[in-house]
Amino acid sequence: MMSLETVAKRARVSTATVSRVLNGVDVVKTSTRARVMKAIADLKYHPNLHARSLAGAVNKTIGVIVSNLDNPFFLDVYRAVESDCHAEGYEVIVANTLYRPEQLAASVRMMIGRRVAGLALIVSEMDEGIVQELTEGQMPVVLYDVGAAGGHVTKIRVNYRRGVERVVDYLTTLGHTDFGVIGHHSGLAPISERCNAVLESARASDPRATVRQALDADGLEGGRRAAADLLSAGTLPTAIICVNDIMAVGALLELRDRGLRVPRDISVTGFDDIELAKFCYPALTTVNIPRDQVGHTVFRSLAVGAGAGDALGREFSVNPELVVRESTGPARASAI
Amino acid sequence: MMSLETVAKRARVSTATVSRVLNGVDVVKTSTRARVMKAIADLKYHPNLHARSLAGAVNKTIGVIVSNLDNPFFLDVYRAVESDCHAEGYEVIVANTLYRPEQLAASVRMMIGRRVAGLALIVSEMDEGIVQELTEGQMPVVLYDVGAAGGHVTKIRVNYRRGVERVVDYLTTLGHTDFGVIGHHSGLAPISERCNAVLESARASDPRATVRQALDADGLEGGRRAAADLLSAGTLPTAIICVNDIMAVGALLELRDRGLRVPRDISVTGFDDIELAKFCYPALTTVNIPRDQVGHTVFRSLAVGAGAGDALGREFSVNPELVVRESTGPARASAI
DNA sequence: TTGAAAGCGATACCAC
DNA sequence: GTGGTATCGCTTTCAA
Repeated sequence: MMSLETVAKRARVSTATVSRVLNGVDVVKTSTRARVMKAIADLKYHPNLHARSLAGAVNKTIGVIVSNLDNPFFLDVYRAVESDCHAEGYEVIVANTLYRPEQLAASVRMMIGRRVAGLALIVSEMDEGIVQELTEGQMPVVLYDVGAAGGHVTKIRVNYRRGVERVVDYLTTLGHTDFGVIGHHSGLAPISERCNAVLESARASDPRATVRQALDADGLEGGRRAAADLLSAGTLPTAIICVNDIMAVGALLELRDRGLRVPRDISVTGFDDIELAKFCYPALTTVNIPRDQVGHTVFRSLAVGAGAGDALGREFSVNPELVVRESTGPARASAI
Repeated sequence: MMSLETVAKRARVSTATVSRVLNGVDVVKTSTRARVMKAIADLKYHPNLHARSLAGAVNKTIGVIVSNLDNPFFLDVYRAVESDCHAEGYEVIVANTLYRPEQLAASVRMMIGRRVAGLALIVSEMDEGIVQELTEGQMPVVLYDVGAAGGHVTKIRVNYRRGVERVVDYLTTLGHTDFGVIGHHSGLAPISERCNAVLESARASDPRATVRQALDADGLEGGRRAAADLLSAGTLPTAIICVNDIMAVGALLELRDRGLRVPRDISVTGFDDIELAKFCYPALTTVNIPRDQVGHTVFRSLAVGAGAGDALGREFSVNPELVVRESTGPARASAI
């Protein structure tokens, strides 16, 4: 492989000068610079970034770890970060854990090993040990829905409970009292928080409210199976509240297959407001978490150089909002 | 920051020994190894990966550049690669270009700078100059639908034409002769190949066949607008062939909004067979490109160490297959 | 304006 | 088995 020295020789200058040209240090005489640039072009030389960061250049890459790029929620957050970063000359390196704690650990190790300028953990399978290690460390970190802010760690917390309350209140207004909840296992804090919130909100507005739960794998098929579960029980809920949109769409499919009409026979809600929610049939009533806001906060916390970095160490609260579409309607006596 | 030396001191050994422990070179006495491991744990030491690859350790990371992670096609390919890689201890670093040639160039530079073990370009905005530079270089490369195989470059080519022929043949069988094609601009070779193939196939089966084209941005909204375009013309096509599923779903939405029923009033087909195609309404008749096959080929070409690498330098042809679902039916006289 | 040389943090070869 | 050390490719003083 080629190195600075190869270029230096060809341009008849020292490696120091080539480095200066490469980094835009503008003390270099124009003619020299030209010679160097020509050499670089002729050789198709590409600086070794490993050597560069080893030598102590400011690291302009930030790491983002998400649970699952398939899930548009994570993808959208990632894209917001990426877009901000690229605008300021930062690189992003992303890892997805597929909800597996060991993969989370491996990804964190990799990010630390790569000495990223900052690391954002937007995952649901959060591990206490990792959070602690990160907190005790030095690296700027953004934690999503876990840990505590302060020093070099920013915390972004989403007020799920409020989001769920909005859904339940809205459904209650429509006369619903028999709810089904579709969630997924994996002892993810945010998810079970959503489930519990349904129970409590429902009971708060009507003590006789009924809440049944079905858990399955995350994803379309999981939603489908969970809906099937709910339907196989004796009486039907009048509204099904899903912990995320993907599962909700799965539920929608299952209901359609069984000849139930949404929202006439039964109402369905999602959570997250992914793009699909707008376009599925019927369009999904759901809760929006402003993902670009999350992404921007990540950037502002981690890109300490880029006039940003003011957000580091603070805590941000994100408030979900109800988005009413076509999958919800007035309650009617349970079918069947 | 901490280094090998810090660990070495604490464990009262040389850096060489620490390195041995780290890399599982098993000549180290058990007791020594234990001491070193304890020091590593105590210090929460993480090796600097930049230093490591600079020092010449085998690089176990491969780069994947895709056009758009939003597009499930690219995402699926990426995931297949990622899964294979992780299984063999490789890392993947992904970049997406958002179809922007300059971003492609930047991403390639970054990958080369990072000295990845191999690089896969699965993009539609392919740039001749980049392909050439890569071909002239040394790095193992996989090119998708462009360039030529040989030496250190693997080529994966998709037989789009055949895919399109299958669609057109099928529709012709159903009696369709008036086609609308929805595509997107960006002078992407594979895309225009699909458009042209429609024209030719259609004319081949019936010289009087009619083909109208509408181009818009890639994505749901683009598909929607393109469909609107097609509808605003005088006579309606009896079948709309879309260059990808996302645009097809957009078209479906527009048609529904306009009160047209699919497939009764008009048939619609997609291309790619993303998951959404299965679950949208009506489920989309489309063409499947075996994405995991693409991903596996990438891995087998690039992970030269892992018993793989046998695929490097070869050319692979991928044959799309027709997947008939509910969005297509017999032709009927144009509505309106 | 330019060059020489000291690191940065690992690996790996060569001795002991 | 273990330690010393040249080396990887670059950035960055310090002098010239």
